Amino acid sequence: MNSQVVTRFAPSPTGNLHSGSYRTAIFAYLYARKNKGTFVLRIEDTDKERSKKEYEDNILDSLAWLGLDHDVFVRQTENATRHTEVLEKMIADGHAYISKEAAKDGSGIIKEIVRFKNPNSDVTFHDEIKGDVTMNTADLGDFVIAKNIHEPLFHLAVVVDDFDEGVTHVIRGEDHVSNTPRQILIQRAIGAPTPVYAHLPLVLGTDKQKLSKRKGALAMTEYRDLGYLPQALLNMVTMVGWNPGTEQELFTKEQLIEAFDLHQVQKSPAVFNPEKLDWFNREYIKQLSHDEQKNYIKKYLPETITVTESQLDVLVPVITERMNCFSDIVTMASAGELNYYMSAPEVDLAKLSWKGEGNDLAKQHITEAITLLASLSSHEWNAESIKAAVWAYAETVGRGNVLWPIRFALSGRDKSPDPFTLAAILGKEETLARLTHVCTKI
RNA sequence: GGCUCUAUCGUCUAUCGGUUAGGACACAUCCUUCUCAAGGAUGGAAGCUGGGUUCGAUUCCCAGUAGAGUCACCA
Repeated sequence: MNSQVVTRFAPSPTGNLHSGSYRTAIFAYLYARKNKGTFVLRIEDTDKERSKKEYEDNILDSLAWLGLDHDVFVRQTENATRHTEVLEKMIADGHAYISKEAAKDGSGIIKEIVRFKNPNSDVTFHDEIKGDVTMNTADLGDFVIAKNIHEPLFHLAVVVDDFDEGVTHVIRGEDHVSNTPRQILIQRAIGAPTPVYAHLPLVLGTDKQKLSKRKGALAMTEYRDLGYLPQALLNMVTMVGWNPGTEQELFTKEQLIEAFDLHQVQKSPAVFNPEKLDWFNREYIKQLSHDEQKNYIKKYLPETITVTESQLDVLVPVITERMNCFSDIVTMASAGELNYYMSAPEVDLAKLSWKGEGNDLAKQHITEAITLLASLSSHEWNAESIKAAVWAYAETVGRGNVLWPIRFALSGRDKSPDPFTLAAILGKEETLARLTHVCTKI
């Protein structure tokens, strides 16, 4: 009786996909893949007022970008005929009835809503994560299952669709626990089997509240636009509320599928830590090839920053090493941290010498460096040989005494990459020009 | 408020009753070619409280407290 596993991710297209719903999708996905089962993506669009195509597109785009491929795609409204059929059968069987009531919007219109005939019993179900949960359904009353015979509501539609799609495992957020008993009641009424339930603890924001758009939860597409890598998001979000029981932190999607186990899912809600995401992202940026990093950088580099291809090649590791996500380039650029690669900086002569040694000495060191560097031919102008050229001198008179003035003369900044890298990016001519210019100003 | 669930470093977590309570992020200090970054090393940092059960509880049970979720003609 070990039938094929079918899981589903059933978002309503009433908002963008954020990390909370994304985590639900991941777990349902991983469980299906791990068990060689089927992963159904079902868009729950029965609420015509709130459902929007743009949100459905956002969910689809996000899932595709993040690599969660589905085997079956369905929109809930496509099953309307079947829902009506079930509703009619339930009424005929005495499990539901039509009730003429005034609309709740105060318009005074009398509507024919469908109510479920509640047997008012205790319902106990087993949850793979929470264990056994028992709830009394009496206080639910005869709850509404359809706005009218043609417009089913959530509880009815979910039960019918899960049944029809052969869903064996319902893996969803903890906010659905209290919905489960009434859905089980409907299952019993229509003769549908009860699937295995697994209710995931919620993902909370830094304020320890449930993630929501209002509280600043970012959509997955926003993370994408900020220059986060999908593999970082997958890894990070999976580790919120789940762990493999080992000390491994970095997982590919395949490793996640292999290692995933519903029983290692945490019971308590977890706070989403953006700093850890940054760490994951940095790890995955490091794993990118030079060309991949370069392409990302090109995408985010403001047009005001103009550098040649070969300059960019040297710049790629310098920049990637200093960022959490690729949009940090924009921040760096607007902070002026990229300007000195393109044009000579204003150099504050008061800060030119190392540890207040004085500009006379600084000038002496720079002059010596100019002589040493001038002897390098253009084709051996790279960070290694530049370093080799000045190193011996710097060793004899003090590294900082020589290196700081050179770096400062080239960048005009307290903080920057090392002088050798800087000189390599700037080229021989520009480097010597900047050094000479500073000397003349002293 | 009713109902349901939860409770280990600031955060994510490990621990199948006996551990110097481990790891990761973040943080601090030091080292590594001047600054920054990266890298390395070291360090500080936790069992909510009170009762039980037990030779022994972070671990099992109960209560309290705290937090979360949910109480729609939304999903």
